[in-house]
Order: sequence, then C-alpha cells, then structure tokens
Amino acid sequence: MISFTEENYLKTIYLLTERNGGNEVSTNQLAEHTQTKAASVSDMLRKLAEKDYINYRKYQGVTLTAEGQQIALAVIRKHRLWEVFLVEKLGFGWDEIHDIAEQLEHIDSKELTKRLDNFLGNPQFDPHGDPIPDAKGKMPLVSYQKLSEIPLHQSVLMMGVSAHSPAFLQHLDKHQITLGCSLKVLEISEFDKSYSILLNENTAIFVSNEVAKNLLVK
Amino acid sequence: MISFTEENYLKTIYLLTERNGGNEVSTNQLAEHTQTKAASVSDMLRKLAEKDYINYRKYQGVTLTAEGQQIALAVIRKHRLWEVFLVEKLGFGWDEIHDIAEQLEHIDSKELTKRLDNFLGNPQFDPHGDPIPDAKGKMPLVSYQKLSEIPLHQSVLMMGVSAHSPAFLQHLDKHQITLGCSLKVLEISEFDKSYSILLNENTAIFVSNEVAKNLLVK
DNA sequence: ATATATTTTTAGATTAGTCTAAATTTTGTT
DNA sequence: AACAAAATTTAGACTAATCTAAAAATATAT
Repeated sequence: MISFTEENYLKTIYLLTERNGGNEVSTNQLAEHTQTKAASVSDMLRKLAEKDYINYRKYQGVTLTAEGQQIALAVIRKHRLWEVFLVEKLGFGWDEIHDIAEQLEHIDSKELTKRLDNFLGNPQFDPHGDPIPDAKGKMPLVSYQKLSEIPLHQSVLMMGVSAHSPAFLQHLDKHQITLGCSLKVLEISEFDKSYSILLNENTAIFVSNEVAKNLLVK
Repeated sequence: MISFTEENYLKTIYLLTERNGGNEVSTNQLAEHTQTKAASVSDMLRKLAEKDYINYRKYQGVTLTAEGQQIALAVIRKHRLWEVFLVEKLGFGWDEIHDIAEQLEHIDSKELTKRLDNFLGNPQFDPHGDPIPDAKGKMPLVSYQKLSEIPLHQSVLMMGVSAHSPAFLQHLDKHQITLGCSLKVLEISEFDKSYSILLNENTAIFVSNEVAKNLLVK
C-alpha cells in the first residue's frame, strides 16, 4: 500500500521534473514544495527508492521510475478531474479549488475515478488549462507558448496558466481574462515591460510582465 | 486540528451510542468497530477525553460531549451526502458506496459540503434511508419500525435498512426490495420464522427472519 | 461472598513521518 | 588546486497511532 504522503512526493517529483524540462529534481526543491525540511526529504527518498518508485543516487537528485510515474499520473488525473467537478458542477471559482482537490486526489477507487470522468464528459483539460492524463496515464498533447513569447499584433487564444496562486487567478478574473478568450499584444512598455493587450478584439487592458509570462496561449 | 483517526472514533462513538439507545459505548465495542485492539482504544479515549470530545470514566465506557457530537455529526453528514452523490449522480449501487464514502467523509471544506448539499437538492436521507443531519447537526426526525414488528396484513412502505453489508443489500436487490416499495407480511413460518411477503401489492416473495429484522418501514 | 472469567488499562515496543544539529559531499571561485 | 559556500545526508529525537503482554478492575456464577 502506498501512503497519502508517498503519493504527494511522487506527484511533486513528477511536476517538478516536468518544470525542470525532464531533469532530476533536487532535495531542496522537493523540501520547498512539500513544506518540509531537506532532511525529511532525504529520508523519504531513501524509502521511495527502496520501493522502486524513484531513481535515486545520493546527492544527484531523483527521477521517477515507470511505476512511480504511473502512480504520480493517477494522482494528477484525480486532482484535475476533481477540479473540473468543483468548477463545472459545484460552481467554484478556479481560484478556490486547489486545496480541496489536494485532498480529493487521494481518494482511492478506480471505479469512482472512471465514473467521475464519465460524469464530467471525459474532459481533456482542467479549469486552469492543465492536461488531464487518461486512465492509462497518457497526457493529451499540448504545445502552448507564453504570451510573453508571442510577437506583437498576433491574435492568440488563452489556453492556460503557469501560475496557480489564488491571488494571480483573482487578478485575471478582475481583468476578465478567462480560458478561451482572445488576446493580442499591442505594445510592451519600454519602462517596465508591462503589456498593453487587446482582449477579445474589443477591449484594451494593461497587465504586468509577470502576468504575461504566466499566460499560456496558442 | 482533528485527525482522520480521531474523526473516525467520534463518528463510531456517535453511531454506537445511538445503537445502544443512548447508553455508554464500551472499549471492546469500539475496538471491534474500528478494527483495532482494546489497548489502542484505551489510549485514544484518554486522548479524546483530554481534548474534551468525550465523557470518559475509566472502565465505565464513553459518551460524546456537545463538541464531540458536533464533529461526529459533521462527519456523518458528509458521509451520507457523498453517498447520495455516488448513487444519484454517478450511478453506483447502494451496495458499492460505503468504502468510498468512508474516505470522502474526511474531506475538509465547509464550502464544499454546502455546495454539494445544494447540488444534490438538499436531500434528507441517504440511499440506505439513513437521515442526513443538516449543517447545524440537526437530524431529520425518523420513527421507523422493523418489518418484524409489524402486524400481519398491514401494508407498509420500505424506508431504510439497519444492516449495510454489501451481501445484505445485494440480497435485497435480488428480491427487488428497494427504498419506497410497499410490503405486506402475509405469513410467518412456524418452522424457521421466515416471512412470506406481498411486494408492491402484486408479487409474493419469501425472505428470512434475518432480513425482516433489518428492514425499516413505516 | 468468593473465585473465576471478562473487560479494560498500563507498560513497553514499533512504524511512519517529521524535526534539529552535525557530518559529508558537491559546487563554485579564485 | 584548494578552500569556502551551498546542498545533501546521517544521527538521534519526537509524535501519533498502533501492537503484545501483563496488571488491574469489574462482572458473573456457584
């Protein structure tokens, strides 16, 4: 049996490996994201390596084994499906769902996950635009770019966010930037690199560089 | 903060107190229902008493304090709401939901419970006919009788079950005994106290005494 | 009412996950 | 290449929840 805590480590290793472009995840990086100390992480890594969930060479960081990855993907699948449920069925805002999904992702029932997926219409993306792996762990393909990498005057669609803090998401709400809206960069300020954007081909808005870097578009 | 395990103890104390007609719950009774040993229960009772969730005098059994009862009722509320969700929205059978609800009942979010309740249409009873306490912990009034206490030839409605094992529930399915159906006892066998019953005013069925004792009707 | 059986509690260990402090390894800089 | 800084691991300890075995309290039965 795999514990709640072990599942969280595997999930975090998956997400950080992804963020690292496929490279090993470091002990400190994990400590930061699991809200623990490096010493605790070291202990846990030894244990996860013993169970063959991770590839671990002391001082060299970790990656997931095939088995570890399957577990991580199953957890991520549940997390993102529950997020869809919370937004689509219960009417939560996309800024309110993370902590609840962190709990729901550990509910252990294959049948439940299957039925939930069906109930939701087999969604491919969660309310933040993140891809939902299928029952076999296969991720829908995505190739988005940051808005900050798009040339001026090119219209794009808003497909996701690369930051998930409630403050950031509420900030987007305030500017009426939602999944699916169209965006066109009109100008980038010399002074502070802030963005002047045409929203939905009809409204001019201004956002900081920090925002532009965290908007995923295509 | 209250742990998953503590919540389970409080819930179990509530349900067993109810079953005991309001009397103290014993250490052994708790050990049996929490799948642990009496020694472990003793330890936990000392701890729950320290936190003022239970009234505990050594060797004399326990009851819940007002605070303990509120916690227990909140857990039971969540358990039963999730059961409604699993049956009504996801199409699970009433024999398949207990273990999943045992996990879901510990999800900690007042807002989630509130929205779930609304999404389900504020149900008063779960798929087994058990009453669902409201957000304040108030239970809908119920006064059901066992079918085995009903006089012959009196038509009654099936309102709930007092046993919840999958085997029992599947047995009822097989006989097409469902919540809301009508039942009329035609005869009780001299030989083995088994029941001859008219189901829905049109079909004669036979069930054991054990079944009749666990059907709640009005 | 006294011995026996049952129930409950205590004592002492164990496991999972965490911590701090100290030791070790790696990295980076001159 | 050598040394300082940073990152990581080890050592030893703590808490929550559990266990077994033994002791203590309560209940039962002649």
